[in-house]
Amino acid sequence: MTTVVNPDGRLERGEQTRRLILRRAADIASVEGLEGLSIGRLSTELEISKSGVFAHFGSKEELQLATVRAAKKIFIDEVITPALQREAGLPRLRALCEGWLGYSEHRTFPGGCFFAAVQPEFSSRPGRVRDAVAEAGTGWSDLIRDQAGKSDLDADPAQVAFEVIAFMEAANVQAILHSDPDAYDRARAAIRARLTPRRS
Amino acid sequence: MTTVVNPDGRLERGEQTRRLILRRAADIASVEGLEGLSIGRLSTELEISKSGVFAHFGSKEELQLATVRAAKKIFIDEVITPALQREAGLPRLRALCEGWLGYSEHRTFPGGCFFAAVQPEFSSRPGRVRDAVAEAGTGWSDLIRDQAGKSDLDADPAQVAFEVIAFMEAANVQAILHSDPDAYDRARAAIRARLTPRRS
DNA sequence: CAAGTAATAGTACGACCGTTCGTACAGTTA
DNA sequence: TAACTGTACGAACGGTCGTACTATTACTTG
Repeated sequence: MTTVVNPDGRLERGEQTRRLILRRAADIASVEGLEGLSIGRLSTELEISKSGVFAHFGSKEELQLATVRAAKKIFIDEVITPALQREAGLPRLRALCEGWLGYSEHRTFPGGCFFAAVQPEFSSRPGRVRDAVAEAGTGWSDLIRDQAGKSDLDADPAQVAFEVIAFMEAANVQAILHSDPDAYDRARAAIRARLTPRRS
Repeated sequence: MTTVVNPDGRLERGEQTRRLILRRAADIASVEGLEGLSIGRLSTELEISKSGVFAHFGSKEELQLATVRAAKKIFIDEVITPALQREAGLPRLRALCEGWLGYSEHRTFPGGCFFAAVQPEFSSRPGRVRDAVAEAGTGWSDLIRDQAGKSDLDADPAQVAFEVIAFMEAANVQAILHSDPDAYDRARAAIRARLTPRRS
């Protein structure tokens, strides 16, 4: 069984290339989708033999699942963890939204948000990959909803979550498809208005 | 040169199967994407030879472009044309939104909105197909914006268009990916609030 | 240094991809 | 009847896909 780290704390060789593969896989999938992601292309770009890449995962589906997990980890590190520094409620909610917009805007993944690219692709396609993608979306949505619930907003938290997530995803696709960075400004304006506390 | 219709007004044989192919192609693409759409699958499902299907278009890219045009036509017939019956401004704008939600909700295309499925797929992928998809999106967005401009709303029409489109697309993906029809209710509530005229 | 194991490379496979070609047949026009 | 056009067919091409094996290298450990 692989133990990921050596006694001295260094990453094992296999784990290192595995991460290399998954980082690239997430980048490719954000552009071409998880189906468009191919083992052959991955091996060519990384200059690793096709069988070498394949051996790490054993099947395409496992590669896709591992890619989703890797992307989720990157998303958490870049968007969620920093926002957790802020106090719960409105400040954290605003930080989550701004973090997300930054994450999309400066292209952590070359195709914009990994999940925005992959959710529509698998929305009508049963299977484990779809379930993993959907679950990631639920987690994000729940986090937003919970913070909305701790804010002083005169609206159903689930409704608030639906709306701000809608703004963010719309900005992502608009900015990329139409090369229109102004979409982020529109999203920011919409979110600011939506996250203004009730006038007391 | 093909003339599409016979002297007596009937469709030519080729045009008839061409339409059959494109209708099915749009259905498939709404689920699998325009890249996932394959000539082989199309020919199997329609029980037409692969070369027979291919001959109608000459290339995969042309098939994709024709599919986008066909989907656009269906979209116009189902969403836009009915709304044009209503007077310009807020009534037409509301009718467009409600028409769109119905079109997504009762699955005119099995994968939900054709364009919502296909826009993310091509957003980071240059080429003629991407341009056609983007142009369709622009047309829809412009239509919404123009009607918002003719309404008595205290906001930039482009901003209103951004927001209501965001709600609709979010409802579409949420409803399908999470099998959650309540998403349409959230979108309706959000749109209703957004399209309430300024209190004078 | 030797043994053993983990990681990568090499090779081959069957399936499907988009595409090309030659052909068959129906319907129209001359 | 003869020529031509539109339409669809079947077979085959080179290429890529995911996957299955075996061989070879690199590293760890005794």
